[in-house]
Amino acid sequence: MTTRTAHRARPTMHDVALAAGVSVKTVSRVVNGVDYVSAETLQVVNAAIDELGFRRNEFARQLRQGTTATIGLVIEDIGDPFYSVLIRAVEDVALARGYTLLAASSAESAERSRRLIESFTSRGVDGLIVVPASGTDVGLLRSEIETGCTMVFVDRPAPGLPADTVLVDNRGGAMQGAAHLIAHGHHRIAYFGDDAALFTAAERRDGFLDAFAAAGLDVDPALTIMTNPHPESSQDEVDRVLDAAEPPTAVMTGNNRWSVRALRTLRARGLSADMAFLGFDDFELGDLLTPGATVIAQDPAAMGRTAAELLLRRIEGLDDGPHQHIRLATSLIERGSGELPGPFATR
Amino acid sequence: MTTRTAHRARPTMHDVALAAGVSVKTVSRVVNGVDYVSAETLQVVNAAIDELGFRRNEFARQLRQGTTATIGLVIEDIGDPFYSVLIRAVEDVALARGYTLLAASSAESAERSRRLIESFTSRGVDGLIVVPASGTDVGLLRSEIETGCTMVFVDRPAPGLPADTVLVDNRGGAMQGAAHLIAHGHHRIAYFGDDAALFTAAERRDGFLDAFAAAGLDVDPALTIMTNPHPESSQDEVDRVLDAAEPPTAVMTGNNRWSVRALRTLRARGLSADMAFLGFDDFELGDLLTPGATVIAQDPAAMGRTAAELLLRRIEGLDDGPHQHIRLATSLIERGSGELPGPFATR
DNA sequence: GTGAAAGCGCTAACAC
DNA sequence: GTGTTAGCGCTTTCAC
Repeated sequence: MTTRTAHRARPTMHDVALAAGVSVKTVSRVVNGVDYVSAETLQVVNAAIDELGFRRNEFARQLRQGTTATIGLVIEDIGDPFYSVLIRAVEDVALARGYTLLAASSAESAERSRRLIESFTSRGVDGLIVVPASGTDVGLLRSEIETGCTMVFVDRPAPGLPADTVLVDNRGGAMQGAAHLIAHGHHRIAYFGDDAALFTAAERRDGFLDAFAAAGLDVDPALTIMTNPHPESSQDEVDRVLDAAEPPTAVMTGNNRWSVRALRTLRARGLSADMAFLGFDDFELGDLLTPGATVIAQDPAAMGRTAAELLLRRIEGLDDGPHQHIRLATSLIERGSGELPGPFATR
Repeated sequence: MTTRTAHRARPTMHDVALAAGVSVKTVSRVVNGVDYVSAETLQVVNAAIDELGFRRNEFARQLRQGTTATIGLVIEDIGDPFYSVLIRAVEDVALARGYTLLAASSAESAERSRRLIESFTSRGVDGLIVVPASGTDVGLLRSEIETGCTMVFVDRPAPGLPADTVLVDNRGGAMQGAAHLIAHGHHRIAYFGDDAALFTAAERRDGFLDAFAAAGLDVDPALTIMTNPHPESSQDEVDRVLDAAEPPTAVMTGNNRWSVRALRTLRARGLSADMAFLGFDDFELGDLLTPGATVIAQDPAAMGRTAAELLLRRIEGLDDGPHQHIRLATSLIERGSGELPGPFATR
């Protein structure tokens, strides 16, 4: 049997006023804690509020006041640990400053991204933190900025738009990583990165190339794969790289999803202890693998915090200086896999 | 130098109507795609909309219509992979059905949880999916349910409240896990779980005890720790358990944060290949450890999907049957660590 | 210290 | 096909 509760309608200020025998305005004063209200009235009104379970209707307030104290965040995938940590950092900053955060995943779909941005702006967000997807409609972003929605772009830039950006030193970090492998004697390094159309993927690959150039070495393009790590379809390509006539002695990856995939493949081939490995972006338990996974670590929490603080300062008018383009540093964490001599070293 | 864009105010339907030379109502018709509008008028209005960058004000619409097509989700920590996957599943269901999702972390704070729930309900969410924190105000939840906010509780129940719940078979899963270790010859098993005040933590510990009872074995309470895995402060306790006069031959954990902590400790002690390990809740890369981590896996995506579908069916009146209390099954994944004979086995 | 009236931007109801 | 009026629940303005 169902035990359906009788639903009384959500009470309004009008209901509270009626119950307390005062005017709507007085209830408003009590709810907002402004102006003076006699102790007695306060008591009566508060009793009525508790009694009825009154909760102020935010729409009505925001409609009238025109302010929402809300910011939006559009990232690629909440389920990705990199982004989930970033979100949590944004959330903490927002909540501490009294803002509500609306967060959603674009799922790498330009269409879904557009829907989310429209949904957020039509909900009157004061500002938006966006990880622009490759197909994101720049015109839409520009239009929203022009109609007063402050924006901060994270992880990837939105060229030409008047907004702050918070990026990672992808190129420098990747160069440092590749140089580390080269310094350990690796001249043939497989590189598995995401689709080169992605800003971060391209930057990291460039950093990889920089290291070879700096060392005066040639890169074998046959050892590089630039594609989305999700589909298992590219396993053929991975196998082809590892089975090359002159195979790589090390593997470097451009993001943590590729890292997981590459490590699984090495493991399946029994190469974990031989093939050197270095991944861009840290991942939990990287330290517990055998050997530990050497990585170029980003700091997603710092990215989120930085972006949120920048955005709120803009929104609150505390900062009206030129737009900032911040590059956060990466750090090399040596855990063993990147320090291996490779399968063909003389041991 | 700053390049501040001139901000024109966000245009309203009134502005569009003026620009197009029609009435506000006609603009409304075009925006909502209802009723017939002449092709010519449609053209003119749409042109004005694009020209001005008009975006319908959701507050006003929702205020008038009384419906929001929004649901809220209050979990503990977006940064926790278990929850982030759950969120993503809820998000996908919500978006597919045309709902906007508001998601936020309670950060295990009853106060923050209360703020979030009030914030969501005062934004008129049609329903709420909640992972109730230990200190969550049941009175508040009841009051919100009574005023028409449909709720579904996930991961932990909210006893006595008229709502659906989606839980995991914590006790059965933990019992299966412990029985698995016992079957591999372990009679002294350390158990590291979260604070027993947490519903899931208590259920899993009970399942652990069940397995011992079923096997006719005694449990040494000195080998059990029930506390939040976060603070490094309890490392003393962990060490004491592992250094007991008669030490455990296996370690079982009650959640993935304890798993990580326990595995780090075993690794630091050089025990990874000797001490059997079994964790409740799977984690990424568990398969890549040496040996692979044997776990009792939950399916957070299924939990999120199930909860979201239940909630939307209620909201849309497709289901007005009795409240359901769903228990999702767990699955034992053998990867090696749970099948070790333990450090004192004769080899 | 408290109340009455107007209006935020939109849509429901009903004219025309 | 299109326009007019009223009102959602709240805050602002101004009167008492």
